[in-house]
Amino acid sequence: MDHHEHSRHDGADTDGAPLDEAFTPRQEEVLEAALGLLVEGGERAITTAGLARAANCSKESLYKWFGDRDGVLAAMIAYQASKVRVAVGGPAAQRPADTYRADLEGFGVDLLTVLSGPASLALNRLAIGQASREGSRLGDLLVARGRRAVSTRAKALLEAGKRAGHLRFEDTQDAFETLYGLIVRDMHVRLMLGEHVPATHSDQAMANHVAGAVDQFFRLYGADAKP
Amino acid sequence: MDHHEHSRHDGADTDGAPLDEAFTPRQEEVLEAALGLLVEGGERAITTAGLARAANCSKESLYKWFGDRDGVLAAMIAYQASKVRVAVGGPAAQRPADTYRADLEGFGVDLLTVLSGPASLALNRLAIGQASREGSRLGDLLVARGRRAVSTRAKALLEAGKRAGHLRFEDTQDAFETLYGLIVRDMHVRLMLGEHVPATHSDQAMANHVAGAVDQFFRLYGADAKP
DNA sequence: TGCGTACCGTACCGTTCGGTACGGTGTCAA
DNA sequence: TTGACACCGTACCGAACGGTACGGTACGCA
Repeated sequence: MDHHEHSRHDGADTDGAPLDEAFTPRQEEVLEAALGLLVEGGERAITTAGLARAANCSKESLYKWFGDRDGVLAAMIAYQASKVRVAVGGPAAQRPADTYRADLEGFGVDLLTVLSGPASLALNRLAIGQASREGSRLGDLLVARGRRAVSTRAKALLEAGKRAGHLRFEDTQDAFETLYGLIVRDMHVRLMLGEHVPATHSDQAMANHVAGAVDQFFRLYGADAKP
Repeated sequence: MDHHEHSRHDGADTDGAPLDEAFTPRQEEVLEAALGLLVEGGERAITTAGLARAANCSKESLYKWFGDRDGVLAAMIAYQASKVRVAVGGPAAQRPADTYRADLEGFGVDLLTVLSGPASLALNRLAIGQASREGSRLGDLLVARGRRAVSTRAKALLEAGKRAGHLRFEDTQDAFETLYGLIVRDMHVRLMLGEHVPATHSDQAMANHVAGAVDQFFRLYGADAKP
């Protein structure tokens, strides 16, 4: 069925991904077109005929490659997640306090940038819209593929800061979720609802907000914080 | 099916709601049935024929009352929001520190309870799924109807705490959003994606989490916090 | 008694969409 | 040249859905 012979495996994928069905270049083109349709018109814009027309392929090929329409949606999420295979943190070397703070702020800006991106918003809207349907694992797929990446990167960053003496905490997961809450607040939901969120519009506003959030985070988890 | 008594215009609605189309008891029954369909099967379960069958009404009446299918969806959000017309905070009397802290925790528990409720999740999923369609104001409707209530209640609570000397902050909106982030984190999104979130399952777990979040909030905005 | 109103249940129509089938084209290998 | 293969474009089908129309029924009112 899936002959992944000429899939040039970019990036070191050594952490044993669960179901890594590599897509052929042609399939990636089709999925890219599907992403475009989704971003522009939402889930209802992803019709088999419309996608075939937009991608210059036949409906027969769609069903051969992805099984059915739900397979196309799942493949879109898997494909998009494979694109965001970010470098999972640096070597976590010892860094002075101010540069480590900049690292945290960089993570926060990256996080907000990803979350407010049109593709991410469209995929999240898709998965949430499908979450009610029983037997739909798009939500799990999205959280497994997308969130895991940012989570591992952030937790590595936090533990590096702990080892370097910049931070003090017991539960890494708890510290990460607090940082997430301080940075994102309810912006993600409001963005998905279509609202304008000023703090995500300009890089300047985003940097200002993240700086404040990281400041609060240090007051809660800094090495010189109260127990 | 529970037809709670037709309480038209309960609560003092003095803040000039934009479009407050009161529904007749029969219409509320239909909207209640629509809510049930939505919670169980998502947006696709709301078909005109299916709703008419579930509510024992005719399609003709649906179109007479709500205009078209989108009108039904909008009416569902307006109706649900009208049900959650919570008492907008107490008299904000001077309260000692420990009881004020309990007030904040009560707000947090209420917030998490509402957000994790099946009806709220279904409505939010609906609004988010429709947010991509141009000219759909369901998201605005939801945020205007639902979020405004919790926001005003929380901000009144925060300013009361400030006047009582328990809190110190400049920007009320900013303080509220920080509190929201500390309490909710990314649970709302994860719940909407269909994930299991332990902190929302038992009242005990919820209370524990909220207590920790309020603790963090006091360390950031308490009267004895650093500048 | 008759009439208007509001409503229910059903039948109907046009459209859209998921999914399948078929003919035609380019390519590679023997 | 011949065949196998992968693919495109189009046509087609059945089902589901939004929306409309019509007949029938209960109730209030003059």
